[in-house]
Amino acid sequence: MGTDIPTPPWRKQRRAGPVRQPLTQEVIVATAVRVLDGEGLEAVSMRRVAQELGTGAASLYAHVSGKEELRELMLDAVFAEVELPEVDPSRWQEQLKELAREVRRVYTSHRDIAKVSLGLIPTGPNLLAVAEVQLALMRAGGVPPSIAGLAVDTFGMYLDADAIEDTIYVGRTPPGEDPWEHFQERFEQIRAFMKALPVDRYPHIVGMVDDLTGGSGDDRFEFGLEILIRGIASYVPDADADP
Amino acid sequence: MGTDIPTPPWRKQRRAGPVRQPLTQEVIVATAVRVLDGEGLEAVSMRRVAQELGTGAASLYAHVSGKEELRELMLDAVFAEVELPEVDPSRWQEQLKELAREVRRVYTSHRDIAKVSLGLIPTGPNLLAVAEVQLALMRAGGVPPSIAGLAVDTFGMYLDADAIEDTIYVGRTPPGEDPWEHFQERFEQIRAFMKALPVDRYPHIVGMVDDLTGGSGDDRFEFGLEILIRGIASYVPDADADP
DNA sequence: TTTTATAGACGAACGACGTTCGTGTCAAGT
DNA sequence: ACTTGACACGAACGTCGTTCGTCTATAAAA
Repeated sequence: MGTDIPTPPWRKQRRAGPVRQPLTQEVIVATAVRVLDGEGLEAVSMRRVAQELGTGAASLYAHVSGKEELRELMLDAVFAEVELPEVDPSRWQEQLKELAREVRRVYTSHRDIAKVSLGLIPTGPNLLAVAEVQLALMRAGGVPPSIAGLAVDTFGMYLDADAIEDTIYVGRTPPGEDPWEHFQERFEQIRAFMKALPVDRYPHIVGMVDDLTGGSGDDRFEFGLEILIRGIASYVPDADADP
Repeated sequence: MGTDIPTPPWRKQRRAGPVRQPLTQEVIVATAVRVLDGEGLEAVSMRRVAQELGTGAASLYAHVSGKEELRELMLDAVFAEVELPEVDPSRWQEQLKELAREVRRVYTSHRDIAKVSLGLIPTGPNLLAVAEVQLALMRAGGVPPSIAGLAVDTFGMYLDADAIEDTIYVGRTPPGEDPWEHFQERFEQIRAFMKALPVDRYPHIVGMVDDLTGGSGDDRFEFGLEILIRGIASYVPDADADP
């Protein structure tokens, strides 16, 4: 072996701390989701994720092509939490509804992740799995293929849009404030604003403020869901749409 | 009058060019919409708009509170182009559809402006005007107030989501390339990708690639629109939903 | 008319962003 | 023992939204 001299002091220490867990795509995505849950989608920047990992932003680019890809990977990772049902043809409509509620549950438990989904053709394995079950359910219920093909699209659009709508003011709550309180405050402002509108120009809006602001998020979701399923079911040949 | 001496040369010229049109909120919003139409929503930055106006970004803040407000103002300005129908109670369903198509026309003629709308409670005069007509039509058709209140929300969500979905790849076309060509190319990639999927895991998707990618944007829109209107109409008491 | 007040325009600067480049370092292959 | 290649990472570039202090041109007051 060579002479065992001490490392020259001008050759600076290789590392301050111990070597972190080796960077992989999985830990990057998992960390990004953690930041998402804690601070919202806007806060998920390359730098922020890297910081959480104790490294620099540039290090991420070896495992992820960029921010866009990271966001898609986050979406797919989140969709892994969606519990998929065993297809029971006799309950296809109810199962479709349950699946929708399940997706909504996962969406709303991850802040504004739904923003990533809208305007994105699903390619991740978990996203595809959900689409697969949707198609299976509709085909089992006798929905024609062409209709089912359109319906998955519409279905996804609805889920995305609803989840985004749900997170409007939650996402904009200033840090440190109670999101629910902030939401209620804003909501009351909107009500007051609408009531103060000129009655001659907006008679229906002014007269229906309570109806417009009445329903909770769940009511709105169930309303649209009901309409959607009924509409899809109405395309099943030789069967009554509504019981 | 004072002595007509020439301006001292050390007092530098007040202005290089002639005085621009005085900055107002209107011209700022109009300019922003122009940038939107030409380069997409992403390109609409404070600096970019200011540059177009021949000034600096800071100058805009005297007329607009920030980027968020500018985007809302842009949305409302665009909605001014929506032509509103005279309410004819006997044709309320058809008129609701026509209104939806009209909104879609305006949306798609302004790139990805729809992204601004989703997750935003409408407060601008033109946005409210559209909501007002929607409510008027539904009430004229006998839709109960509580249902109509929910439906405007769902209706808006649908229009927003559809418009966004429409502009996925158009918005991401690299500058200088033909958007349509780029779209077709991407579309073919997706088809090939889906066909190459493992059949045992995604049997329906693989078997229905043509159905999933078959419908045009217009088909998808009309499909969802039909379902939506039918669903709303089904809540009209003492009347058959479908003729 | 002269002075003062004020609204608005604007350059510079701050901090944060996504991404690229060049360099450094370690471990496996030869 | 030497080479090679993958990857970590600091620094830098150009962009973003927004704020600050200053300056000017006009309107109001004297």
